[in-house]
Parts: sequence; C-alpha cells; structure tokens
Amino acid sequence: MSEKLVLVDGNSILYRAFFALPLLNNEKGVYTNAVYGFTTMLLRILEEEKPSHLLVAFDAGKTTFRHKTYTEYKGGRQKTPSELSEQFPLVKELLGAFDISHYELDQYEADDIIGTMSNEAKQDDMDVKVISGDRDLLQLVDKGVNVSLTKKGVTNIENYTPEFLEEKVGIRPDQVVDMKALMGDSSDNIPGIPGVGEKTAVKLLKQFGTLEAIYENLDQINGKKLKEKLENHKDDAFMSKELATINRESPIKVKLNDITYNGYKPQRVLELFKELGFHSLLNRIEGGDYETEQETNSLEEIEYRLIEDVKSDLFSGKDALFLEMLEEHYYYGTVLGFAVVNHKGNYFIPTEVALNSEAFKAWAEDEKQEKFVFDAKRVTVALKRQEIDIKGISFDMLLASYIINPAENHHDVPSISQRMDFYNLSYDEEVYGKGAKQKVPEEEVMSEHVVRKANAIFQLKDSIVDKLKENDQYHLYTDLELPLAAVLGEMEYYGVQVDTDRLNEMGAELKERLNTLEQEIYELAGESFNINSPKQLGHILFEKLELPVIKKTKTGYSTAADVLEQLKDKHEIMPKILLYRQLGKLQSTYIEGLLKVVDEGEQKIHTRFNQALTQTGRLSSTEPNLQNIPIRLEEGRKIRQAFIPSKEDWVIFAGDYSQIELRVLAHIAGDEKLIDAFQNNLDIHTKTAMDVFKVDDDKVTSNMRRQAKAVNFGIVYGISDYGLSQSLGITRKEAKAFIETYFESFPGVKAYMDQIVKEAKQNGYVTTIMNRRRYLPEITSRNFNRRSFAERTAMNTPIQGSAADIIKKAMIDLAARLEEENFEAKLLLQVHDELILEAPKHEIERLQQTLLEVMENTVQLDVPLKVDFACGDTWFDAK
DNA sequence: CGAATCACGC
DNA sequence: GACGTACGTGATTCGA
Repeated sequence: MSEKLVLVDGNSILYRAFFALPLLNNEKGVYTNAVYGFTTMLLRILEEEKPSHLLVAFDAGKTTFRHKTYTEYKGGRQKTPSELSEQFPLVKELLGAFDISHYELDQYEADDIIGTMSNEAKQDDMDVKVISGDRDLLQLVDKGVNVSLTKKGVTNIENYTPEFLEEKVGIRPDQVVDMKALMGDSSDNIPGIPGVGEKTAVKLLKQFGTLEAIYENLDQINGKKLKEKLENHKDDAFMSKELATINRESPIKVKLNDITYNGYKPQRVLELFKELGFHSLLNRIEGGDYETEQETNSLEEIEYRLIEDVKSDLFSGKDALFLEMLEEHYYYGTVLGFAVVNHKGNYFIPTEVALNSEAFKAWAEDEKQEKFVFDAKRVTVALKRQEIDIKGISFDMLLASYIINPAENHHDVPSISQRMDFYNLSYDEEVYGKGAKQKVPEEEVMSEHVVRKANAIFQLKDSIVDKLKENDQYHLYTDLELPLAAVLGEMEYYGVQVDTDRLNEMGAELKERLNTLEQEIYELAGESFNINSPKQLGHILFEKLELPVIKKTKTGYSTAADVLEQLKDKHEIMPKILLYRQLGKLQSTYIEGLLKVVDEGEQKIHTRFNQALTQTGRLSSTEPNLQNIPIRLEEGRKIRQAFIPSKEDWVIFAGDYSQIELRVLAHIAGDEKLIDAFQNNLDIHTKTAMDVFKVDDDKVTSNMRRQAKAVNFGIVYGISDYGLSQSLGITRKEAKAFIETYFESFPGVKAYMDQIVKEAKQNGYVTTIMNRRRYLPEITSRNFNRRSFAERTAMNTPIQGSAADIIKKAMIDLAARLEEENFEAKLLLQVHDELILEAPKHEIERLQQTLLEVMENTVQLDVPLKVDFACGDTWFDAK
C-alpha cells in the first residue's frame, strides 16, 4: 500500500474555524468553537485520507525570518482575539489525545514546515496532502501533492491538483508566488503592485510566465498606466515574491519517520471530548459506541444498599429520588427501579419492592417529606400510573437546569452534573447503549448507575439552588415551574378523550378523495409518480410540464406551497397537487398520526408537554403534538370534532388570551399609544393600520388591516424585513419601509427595541417579566446574520417569554381554584395562549366566570388582559 | 439513520 | 451587501 502524508496548517485551520463557527463555549465557560471546528476537520481527514504519516504544523512566535526582509511583514494585523488564543493549548491537548505529532520552529511559519516536509515526502514518492485555509500554500501543488483549501467553514474543502489550479485560476503552481508578488496581500501586509488584482496578474503571467520575465519585457506591456506602475514598484514586487515564497529547506528537526501515524486510543479521545463538551462527536470515534465498559470502570466506587423491604426509617425527610425508565413515554414505560439517596446512605429499591411497600407509598405521598428529583412531571405521571400520588417534590434538577440556561441541549443528570464539575457517574448512553442497540444491562450495573444519578442530585442540589438565587430566578423556579409540573402532570395523566369512529370516518373519506386526486394528477402528468417526493414532483412540474421555476432549494426545485400557489393558474394540475398536499397532510399526520397514539382501552390521548425545551419558555407537546391541530382551514378544523369530553353531558371549554403578546409589548415597552389602544379596547390591527397608513378608522380597507396585522405579527415573532416581505408578498424594501413607519407611529416600541438590544449586548442575555433568561452570545458576532438574528431574538424573547410566563401562572392559579372550589372541571391542554378544559354542563357558567377572572387577573399589567371564551360538544364546537 | 423538505399551530 | 431568516413537532423521501 502506498504511503500518504497529510500536513495540516494548524494556525490557518484554527483561524478559519474560529471565525466560521459561533462562539460556543462548553460547560465550564471555556471557548471551544475553533477546537470543535478543528476536530471535525481532523476526523474527516482521518476517515477519508487514512494517512500513514501525519503532522500538524504551527507558526512559532511573533517574528520570523521574513521580518528581516521586511519589518512590516504581517503588520497591521489585528491581535489574535483572546477567545481564540486560549484555544491553542486545547488543540495541542487534542492532538495529544489523538496521538498526532505537531511541530513548530522558531523564526519559521507553518507554511515553511509544510513546504519542507512535503518536499522530503515527494522525494520518497509518497502521496502528500496539505490542508489549509491559506491560498499561498497552492504553490506547493505538484504531481502527487494535493492542497485542500477550506472554502466555507472548515469541513467544506476544495482539493487542488495542478490541473484543477490551472482550470480554476489559470496559472501553474510555480506561478502562485509571482501572482502574489503582483497582487500583494493585505492580510500579510505584502504590498505587491497597487492597482493590480487577480485579473491583471493572471493575464501578465499567461503572457510572460514569471515575474522576472515580465520585467525583462516591460516594453511589450499593453497599457501605459500599468507599465508605469510596474516600473515604479519593481522593488516591492520582488520583495513581495521573496516574502510569499515558502522556504522548502527549513532547518526542521522532525523526520518523516517521526510522524508515522498509527491511529489513536478511543478512550483517551472520548474522555477529552467529554471534557470539552463535544457530545455530538462522541459517536464518530471508533469504539465510541460504548460496547466496552471502560468508562464505568474508571469511576470512583460508590457504595449502596439493595433494599428488599422498605422501612420508613430509610427516609430522612430530605431525600433524592431517582425513578429509572428507559422509555421516553413515561405514561406507558416500565419503571426499572428507584434510587434513594440521603445523608444516611445510598439505596436502590427494585420496582416490585417499592410498589408493594406501604412505607414507600406513605413516604411518597407525604407532602412534608421533601423529595429532590430529576423531572418532577415524569416522576409524577409514572407514579400516578402505579397509584401513588407523589407530593412534596421540592427540587427538580431538570427544571432548575432549564431555567439556568434554556439554550443547553443536554438536560440529563450526567450532563448537568458535569457542568457543575461533578463527574462521578456515566452517561445513560454508556450504560444502556442507544438507538436499536439500547438494552437493559445486568441488574447491578443498572442499579449502580441509578444510585449514582440520585447521588448526583443529592450532592448538587444546594449549589444549583444557590445559582438560581444568584440569578434572581428562585421565584421563577419555585413559584412557577415547579408547581406547574404538578399541574401538567395531572393534565397528561388525565388525557383527552378521542372519538376514534369520527377519525376513522374522516380517514375513509379522505382516502377516497386522495385516490381520485392521485389518478387525476397522474392523468395530467402523463405518468404516475410519487407526489409526496419533492424531487419527483419537481421533475414532473419543471421539466416535463416546463412550468416556470420560481425558487430553488439546495437540492433541486422548490415545491413549497407558496411556489405552487404562484403556479396555480399555469396548469390544471396545480390546484389538484395543492389539494393533494393539504389532504395528505390531514390523513398522515392528523388522522393516522392521532389514531396511532390513542389508548386502546380508554380511547384517550396522553400527550406529553415538554416543560424544559423551548428557548422562550413556551411549552411544547409531543406524541402527539396537540398544539398544532388544524384550525385555519375548515377542512382541517374538522379534525377537532374528534376531540370530545370524557363524560356524558360534559362540554369542551376553551379560554384564550386575546392579543396577549401585543399587550405584553405595550406593557414592557410602555408605549403610550399602544397602551391607550388596549385600554380603549380597540381592534389593534385596525388601529395599527390607521397609524401606519395615516387614515381614519372608516378609511381602513381590509387590505390595509391585513398588512397591519402582518406587521404586528412580525413584531411579535421577531421576523426580519425579509420575513415580512415573504408573508406579504412584497419586496424587502417595501417591508423595511413598513417596519420603519410602524416604529415612527409607535415611538415607545422603537425605544424599547433599541433599549433591549443594548441591554442584551451589555448583559449577554435578556429576561422576561418573571426573570426567565435567554443568553444571546451571538449579539456581538462579527457575522451580520448571526448578529441580526440575535438582535431580533433580544426583541422578541421578552415578549413571547413573558406571555408564556403569564399563561403558566394562570394555569397554576386556575388549577388551585378548581380544586378549592370543588369543580369537577379538568384542564386538558394548553396551546400557548389558550387553555382547553372539559366540564359538566352545570358548571359552565361558574367555570366561565372563574376562568375569566383567573386568566385576566393572574398578573397586573399596564394594559388589561382580555380573555375570550367558548364551549361546545367537541373541540371544534368550542369556537 | 440522518438530512432535507414540507406543513401544521401560535 | 453579505446570508437565511420566530418557536416548535411530525411525516415523508432519499442517499450513505
């Protein structure tokens, strides 16, 4: 097998990665974005190139031999940001873990090391590959020497062979230095010839071959100006050539033999990845699928007792409890066991032991016995299934972690622990495996792992609470999220009744209509194809039927609804495809999707609300998602007819906040006009239209109101001018003008927007009325897009997040009132700004009153909160 | 199995 | 002027 040498320009790749990736930092607050980018590049090289020899070269110090030629070399360069320079030691550590050699040489740059090494390898007939982001390296390209340059980011690279260089730039490798001599390079402060760019340089080199030849034949140059410039800057040009030339005979001390590469030890790399927080890269390491138990072995030992009979003196009144279950779906999942940890010791209680124990149940249900858990809602629902009504949960590690930083993706006990510098436990993946390979291990392995998790909760509780207090978020945690978990748990456990017959009926009807449509579409297309495949559909529409292409995606033609809508009149097939899409969505997602998750016995659906996921504080809903049941189109809205009360003579109840986000905006921005509008109960979109278009209310056309509504929508959701232009079908310019006029009309809103962005830049985060936080590290990004996005997020999150806070509080208040006042009514769902309940008919009036009272008064803002109410025999009818 | 595309809600 | 555009969940297709 032929040998292959890979040479990596360490400095260049790190710089590229640093500027290409957002300024990520890991759990310890150490910046790792450049190292991360470097690592993905490295993994890719190892996988694709399989080098027999490998070296990463770095620049040595500040000065190089080139400074003797030209003291201004690399002058005027911005100092390396500290966020980057602190990552250099990490990269060296990384290379150590991979067993990869790195090298630097005083007075020389990485280029020179690479050039020298590459020459040596060439003489040995070795294949060479150079990886860099610096075009200068292209001078090394040769037969057997390829240079890969990063294009965008770090993993997107372009490979240069002599042929490709010729084709792409139009010059030979040996002309690269001549080209740079002519063009100069501002980043290295190499002067070159002023006014000569790539075009001219290539032209000259094609004509004459080298810099020397150009100057020998100056009289043949077309253009007086150019000739003059060349004459005037001859010295600069030759000095530039010298500077740009890579030294291929640097006095390097490493030999090819020193840099053979024999692979790495997975364990070392995995350990470092975990330390750096590179969780997403773990599975790219060979042997990283945790078949081996090397990790668990390296942990400190932990002692625990296996409980065979629960006695009440096991508990202390302040106990960490961990309920283990592998399934996501805790309503249906199997409890594998419990761990209890307190100041007296560590205990594992097998499921049957705990569930058959009176003492366990009594302890769990005793409100005075404090429990510290992970995911209170999960524990609550799973135990309700076992007829245990757990009370007294005073700490939830999941919710606390979510409040501390919702941007964190890994809210599991081991990850949270690691962020708190507590390492005495393994990841679930390591113990249980993942995906199809997931399995329950031996009893002892599992029980020890579960005990370790409870132990982590017990050990870390106080410092997590301290952190919440420090951030002034303790109230948010203890008065909002924690009690809400109990309310949500009850809702999930109770479930929503579904009329499956109705769903089946609608499904049958849809099926027929879809079949007919399908045949008609095939007929019009002249062939049958998969309408659900954007690729095949694109082929039919834009190639076979030659319809105009409106928009393209990365992979082909766009067939999104807004595109198809524009083609509606162009071909008979279009309306049919649009209808097919609409009905297909109803069939697959809503009819079939819902039927799949209806509990066969009860005919109920038990959705799960994710309370620790969204960046804004909203809830989300899964399996199924009951927060996106159709409503806009009548056809889809009928799905709601299948959601019915669970008892006879009961009704479905819905109370929704009217314009809660805009009211919140009026309040936090303190905009007088907006506050005034809400206090006078005006139609806010009409009012906005009046102000933006400067007309009286009787002159507001429906189109003006529609546009004003879109602007309000944009303000609330923090969309860009581009986003607004898309939703209104206008140009970006017009959209921008719209937004500006809006701000002129509501100066208080404008002032708020400016203020909140300033605040975000200062603090690094924004907050809601209940002190929920969202960190916005990218608000200082040098990348326009990232920064703009962060700015819009800064404006939007306090609005959406505060609205989320308010409805959460309303839910807690309402649940308390329903219980205190002995309502039979039950909360079923929350859909961001509305609450859905079911109740006996005789409670309707009393419930309406209570519901409105609670929802409208749960907080006091500078504007009134308004709630609309409806009820009916099905969710559909509660409108 | 994951990425890409599409579509539904607020 | 860049570049990809509120937050989510889920279905489907398709290529590695």
